[in-house]
Amino acid sequence: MCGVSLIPIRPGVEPERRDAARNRELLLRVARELIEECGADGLTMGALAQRAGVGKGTVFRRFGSRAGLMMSLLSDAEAQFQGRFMFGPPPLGPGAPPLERLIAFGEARIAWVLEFGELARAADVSAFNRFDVPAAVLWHRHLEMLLREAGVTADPWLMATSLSAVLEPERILHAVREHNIAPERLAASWRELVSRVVRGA
Amino acid sequence: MCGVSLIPIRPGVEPERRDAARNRELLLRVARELIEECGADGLTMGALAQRAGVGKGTVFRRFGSRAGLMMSLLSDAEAQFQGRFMFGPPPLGPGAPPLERLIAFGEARIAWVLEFGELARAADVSAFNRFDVPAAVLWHRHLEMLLREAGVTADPWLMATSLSAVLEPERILHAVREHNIAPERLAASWRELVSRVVRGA
DNA sequence: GATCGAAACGGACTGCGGTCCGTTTCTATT
DNA sequence: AATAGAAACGGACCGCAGTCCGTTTCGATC
Repeated sequence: MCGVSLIPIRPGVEPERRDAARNRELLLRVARELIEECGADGLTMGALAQRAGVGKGTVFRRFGSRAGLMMSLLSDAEAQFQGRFMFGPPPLGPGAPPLERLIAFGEARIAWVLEFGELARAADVSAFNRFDVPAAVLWHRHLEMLLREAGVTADPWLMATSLSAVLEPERILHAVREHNIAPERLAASWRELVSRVVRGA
Repeated sequence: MCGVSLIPIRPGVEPERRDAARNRELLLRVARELIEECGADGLTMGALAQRAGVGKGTVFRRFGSRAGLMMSLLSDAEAQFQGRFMFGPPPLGPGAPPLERLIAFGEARIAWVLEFGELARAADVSAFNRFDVPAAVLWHRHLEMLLREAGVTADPWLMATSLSAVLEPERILHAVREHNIAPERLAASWRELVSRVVRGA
């Protein structure tokens, strides 16, 4: 009567019809299978729909686009990464000096890209707004905050943008795969870079 | 008889049949018109073929792909830019101290992106090998050389990679268009960044 | 359990980049 | 001028991402 549901709904979480929820799980499961078999680049939305036994429209209604599907597949890995640098143990998490946290962030991100980068690339493709997805905004803010804490006063926002650019999956994967750059070498270069940026402050 | 042509052919320049050359010019002209009208993103290969009165196959044989077409359209602007930083007057060209040349390079590139960036983005899209196109390789080498000259001994190759990442059209355009960052602010941040990288050496 | 509006469904359809291959056009040679 | 073979041509064709809309399913209400 008063219009308040007995079961409180968490704000921002729209209830999903049961069949919709079932299909979401099904599609994510099948998508993972398909990627296992053909790689992220080999996954097509049509094949996913067919293999899952649903229509293509269903796939697109759930995830909006191919990139959206890839993001959904990544969300676990992403949430975990976010948890580590926001709440985890130092030096990645809070508690260590900012320069050390910056270094740890880059190192962790490089390792993350090597593990999930193919998916991340597939999620990025195109999209002029790929820098405005929540995860990217979060990393950017994190870097900006650390730079400020480290005493970098010269436009920390843009400096964080530049550092983000350095950690893009596309470039990292290219360096590793096409130029045989060892991950440790990437990490060393990142350490060098942020050290100089911060020390110059 | 001896198999040597009377008219010497410059090495690396394959002779092009007259009709092919005519079509190349025609297509480039029509492509520029179309971009004028619809923007680079609005240009489709089919529309280009139709408007030029040739088959789609012809367009693709000439340019290989949409990205290839965009690169051809850019080649003038690119060649001019290359000429400036390789042979032009200092501080962009040779003759100035390396740090000043690095700064000038970034500033010039930012200005270039603001002018030709939309085209450059269209030429970049997709392509895992976009970092290996001749122009990108050249910029990378140039940056690496300047870093070495400036006394940066810590992995100049990767450092040049990082600096290249900072100057990518996609990010620069995004900052300017979506976040209203003034070009001078971008330039100032670049100056700050390379100064710190070099001074830390 | 019957009803009804909202939401999800499915798959034909569109538009695009890119390929293929039979046909036409060029040019070097005689 | 005739010829031959190489190169360019054209447009039907393919696979894919993404859309549209008539049909089906869900679940809240009575």
